[in-house]
Amino acid sequence: MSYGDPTVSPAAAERDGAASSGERLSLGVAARLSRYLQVLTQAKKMGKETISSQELSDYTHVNSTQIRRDLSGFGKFGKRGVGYNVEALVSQIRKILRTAGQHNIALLGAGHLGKAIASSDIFADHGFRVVAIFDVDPDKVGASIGSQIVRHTGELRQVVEDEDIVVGVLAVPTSAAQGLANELVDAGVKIIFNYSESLLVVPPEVTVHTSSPAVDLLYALYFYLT
Amino acid sequence: MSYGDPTVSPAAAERDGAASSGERLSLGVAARLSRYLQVLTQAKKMGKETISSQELSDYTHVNSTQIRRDLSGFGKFGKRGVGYNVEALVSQIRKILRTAGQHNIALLGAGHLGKAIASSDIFADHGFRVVAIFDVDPDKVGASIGSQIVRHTGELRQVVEDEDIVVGVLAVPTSAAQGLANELVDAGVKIIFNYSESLLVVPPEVTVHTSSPAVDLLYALYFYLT
DNA sequence: TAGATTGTTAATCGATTAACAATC
DNA sequence: TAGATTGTTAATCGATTAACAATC
Repeated sequence: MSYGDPTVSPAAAERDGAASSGERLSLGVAARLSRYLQVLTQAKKMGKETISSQELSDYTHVNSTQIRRDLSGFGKFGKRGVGYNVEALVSQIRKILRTAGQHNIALLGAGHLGKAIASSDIFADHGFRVVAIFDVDPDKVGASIGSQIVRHTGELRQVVEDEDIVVGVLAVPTSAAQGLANELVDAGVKIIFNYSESLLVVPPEVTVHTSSPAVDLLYALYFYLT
Repeated sequence: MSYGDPTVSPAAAERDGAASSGERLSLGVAARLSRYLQVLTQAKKMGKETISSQELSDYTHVNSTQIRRDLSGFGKFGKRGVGYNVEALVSQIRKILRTAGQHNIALLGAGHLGKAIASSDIFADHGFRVVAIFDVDPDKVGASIGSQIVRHTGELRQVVEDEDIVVGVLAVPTSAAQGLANELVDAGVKIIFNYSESLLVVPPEVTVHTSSPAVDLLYALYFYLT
């Protein structure tokens, strides 16, 4: 890969720069761009109009040179002496990540965590919409959370198809997670977001992301203790 | 740093290997070890006695060679042809990360998310104990969540001192996050775990980790769409 | 023994950083 | 203009990987 390779020809560099319509981003670049986007989204909410690579660095803990480097690979988005226009940069990064559109999510589990997720706008801010909430507990089925009515997991397959759901979020007890993951896979969902502690086994074409606050905490603690 | 440097002398390699009692781990190694620990902890719960680097790789998405390399830097923990003993490896990694002990957490926010965190054992499994829950809402103060009584945030400073709290978890609305972060900092907390969307401003000696499920989702979606 | 899996080497690749001219 | 900040270079450093002998 020639991204960031100083020996690359200008023509090849331009090809790389146009990665938004061509080559796949490297894992690292995609991860960092996502983080910039989160900060920018929040900065925009707060009414900030421009932001410098140094400010982005303060919030993301990514080196400011690295940030300028990541962005300049796709175009000259900044103004020297001023910084980056927040709103313009948000749409540029969305374009690069091809996540400008809306994506539908199914939320599994209507307990405390499920309710917290459904009522938060942490997903909504990034174009993810919770379009269905499921639970197995008959006491919870039929209740309303926000604008949604909790459905029984038996309806999963049909709803995934009807609502064009691409992501399943597991906010269920560890013991129930694998079974529901299987149902999501059967229904054709390709991305599973796992908030349980279960080690999920899925086919290779399905991506599982397991949320691990305790892991992040261990990591932070190590650098605090040393 | 000589970690992984093939030109290093055997003596220096041994010094590195003993990093658990000497040098600081690199950011990457510490992050990966934390992830291995999470998987191992869960594998142990499921009664698994040994685990191979390949299995660890399947669950963590870290290359199996990388895993063997990370571990062999600290000792010969595995058995050729067999794998690693799960329980032994858990305690080795805990020793390396120096997180063998118990650490006390203050949880701020007794809403859905706060309740979900308090009743989960995702922190408890890694030696983190929620020893106090706070809220500003008078309707919530005095209620009990698990074995804890919700306290008013006015008591924060005193409780942090009395209970030797090192980590503060913010499970509050974005608008309240910065104010409570300030109070945590004033009380002497050095690690803040932020579940709100607020871009927190804190002194340099304080570490903020902002949870960002939507960012992770954007990232997963990019690789799904391309 | 035969099969499996570790520990380790050697080579490559990408990430990181300091520094600074360009320029808003 | 003066100050600030980008875009880019060049150098370094650490991460990643394939391959395989050692050995359980």
